Amino acid sequence: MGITKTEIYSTEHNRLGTILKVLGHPARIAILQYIINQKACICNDLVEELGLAQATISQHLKELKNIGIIKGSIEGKSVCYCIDEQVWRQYQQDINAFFNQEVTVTDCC
Amino acid sequence: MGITKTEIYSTEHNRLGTILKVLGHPARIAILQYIINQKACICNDLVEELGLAQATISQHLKELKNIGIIKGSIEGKSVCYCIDEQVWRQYQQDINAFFNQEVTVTDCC
DNA sequence: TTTATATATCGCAATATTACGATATTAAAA
DNA sequence: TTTTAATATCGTAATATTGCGATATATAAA
Repeated sequence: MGITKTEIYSTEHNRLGTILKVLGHPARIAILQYIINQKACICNDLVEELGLAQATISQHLKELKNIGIIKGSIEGKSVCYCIDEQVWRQYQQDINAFFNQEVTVTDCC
Repeated sequence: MGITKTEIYSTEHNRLGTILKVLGHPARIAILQYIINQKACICNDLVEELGLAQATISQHLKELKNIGIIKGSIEGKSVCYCIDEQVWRQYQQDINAFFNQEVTVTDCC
């Protein structure tokens, strides 16, 4: 099959699943970290910074844009990417809500 | 290709990527949430709870076990799964360390 | 011992992802 | 206007993931 049966899960679980899936790749983590470190926006520095082809970087950026966590604005002939702080904080909350749950275990294990 | 070039990323980014990738599927989020809700361990209730085939649930459980976030212990003819609290807290920290970074944006955007 | 139940694993089909070269597209620079 | 540089998109190959039926395995129950 290869296709996720999204219709059987709650909206919240699908949402969280999608976000974490996009974040679940070292290139995209590295891209986000680089954008955060540079504070300002960047563009094709990423191609040199990570060792991936330009097409590949562009594709990863597209996925990050799809979930809204970054946004790009045209800056001459290059594009300036940066974190969307509002979306970032929203996802931060969503992920914290899941991970900061009280987890207790009874009997076995 | 279809294969991630792990050798070009830092250990930390690979680690975080792997964890988030496993968590990045609604079935696995739902499984974790169910295990947390039931506090104690569960087994094949999941097959009825979610609407997936037994083989599919078993496979998702295996991936969760692979990253150590759950552990199972044999309980008669069934298996009792529960959160590994220590690993959970470790991942909680790792994810928080990434997400609770101060994110600021300069100029453009 | 035979049967039933719970899980794991295998093998497979359908689809998704990763990566990249080649090729647009767009805007600055010459 | 031509050239150059930065991105995006297309097409494609290699590989991974999702899901499931069939089957193995192991233990309790009859």
